[in-house]
Amino acid sequence: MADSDPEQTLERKRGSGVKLVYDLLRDEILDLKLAPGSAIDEVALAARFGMSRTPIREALVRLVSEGLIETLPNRSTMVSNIDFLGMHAYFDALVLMYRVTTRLAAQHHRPEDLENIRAHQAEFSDAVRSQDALAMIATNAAFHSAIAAAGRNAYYAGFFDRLLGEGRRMLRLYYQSYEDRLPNRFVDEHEEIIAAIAARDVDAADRLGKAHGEQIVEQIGRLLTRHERQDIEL
Amino acid sequence: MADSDPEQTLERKRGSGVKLVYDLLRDEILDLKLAPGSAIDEVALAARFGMSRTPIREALVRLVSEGLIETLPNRSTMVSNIDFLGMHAYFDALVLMYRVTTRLAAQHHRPEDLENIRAHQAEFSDAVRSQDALAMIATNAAFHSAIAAAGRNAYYAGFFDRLLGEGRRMLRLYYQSYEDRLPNRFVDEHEEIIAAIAARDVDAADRLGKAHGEQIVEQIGRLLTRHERQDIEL
DNA sequence: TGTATTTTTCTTGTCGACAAGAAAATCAGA
DNA sequence: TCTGATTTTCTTGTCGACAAGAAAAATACA
Repeated sequence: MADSDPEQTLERKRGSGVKLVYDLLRDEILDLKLAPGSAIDEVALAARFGMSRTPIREALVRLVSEGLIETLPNRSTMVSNIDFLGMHAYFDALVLMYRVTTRLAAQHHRPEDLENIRAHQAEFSDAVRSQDALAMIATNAAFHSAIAAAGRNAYYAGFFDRLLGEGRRMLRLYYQSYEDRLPNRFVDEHEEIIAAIAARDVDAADRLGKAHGEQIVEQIGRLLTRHERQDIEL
Repeated sequence: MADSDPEQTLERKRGSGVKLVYDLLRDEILDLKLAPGSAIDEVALAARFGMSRTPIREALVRLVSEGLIETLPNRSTMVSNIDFLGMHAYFDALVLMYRVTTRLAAQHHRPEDLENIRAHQAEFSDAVRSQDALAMIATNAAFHSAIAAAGRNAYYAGFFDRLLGEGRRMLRLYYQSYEDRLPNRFVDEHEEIIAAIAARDVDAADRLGKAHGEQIVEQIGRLLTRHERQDIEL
């Protein structure tokens, strides 16, 4: 299936291969195009991208260090499974980072940050309108990432990006289960958050960030309990 | 200098090379044995460890993804500089994580966690007694990492470990400047934290974690302002 | 037929070599 | 002597090939 699609027969610039593979694999993993647990074959990837195994391997090492794929020594490498048991911990961290980054954005944002945030919100809104689930998820993450960037704390921003990435897989699961129908509510909540940031209202930003996070948590939580009833018994 | 010291002439198990190089380089960077900004030569490392450049390269990729080294494309790779300008953001994140992890440990710790934490505290205390600055720094980080582990939130724990790692370099700078004299106070504060965790006193844990963090921040802050007066003018 | 053992196959980990890109060194011209 | 172009050198990025480890397949034996 992959050999019929040589990703890029064009000449690539020296050093660009790793980034290309990394970005693409990362997106495919986060969009659930590569299912959790599915095997990753280095030689197949090398053939698909028309390059040797060395740059492929470096991209895989990066993905491993981000926890997106796992390797059994001397054996297989596969897409990491979503950690359902650690989900509670994940939501805790996510909500806290929603709060912290939104707060900081209200404090430290500059005019150009607001433009950037609004641009991402526009993209998100477009994605919602056109019912493009994958775009919705990606642009939503980008929106919140832009807020974190406006908060001017690289440590929080990096951590938050990581959480958002992991969350993209869960959100994908969520939307899939609802046949890609959309919660329009998110768009409105985003607007409120932007308003609070623009007004430099730290308390409102904190409160809205918390509410937004908890709302998502609650929705995904509903999905999971439903799934657990159907699939597994704990 | 390096070629006189072939790190390991023994046979290594297949797959162990990367971890060996990674662990050693990481420690050398965090202990400031490799100065920030100093160049890293792949072939020299390959010679030093008696292996080819491939596993060296994978270790370097991991270190890059952790932000400990940086690479200029097609040119040099070097140890990352300590981000003094972003220090304020760092301290914010560190104090918050001190609070959160200590809180969670008070809530969720199990008996074996306490044993583990106390063991690390004993090591830290030994290091303080024997005036071993490097050991103090490493065992201090391990102590707090153990607390985070007891909090049962892998996301916080991972983030915190990363912050503690970055902090090891600053602490090293700090102790160096005081000729490795020690703040005995840390030992006592650690004991208080342990007591609060053992008593499952969440509020006390939060407060002590915050105070402990801010105390360290203040000390390092003093060091930096002193340095800034001496070295650079901003 | 079922189980233990050997053989094969397949994937990963490592290696040595080569090519490209950039800096340093050399050289030419004024 | 200084400046600009050219050559050399040095480091990194990529490649193809080989070896080791483990699973799967095949074989032998009861």
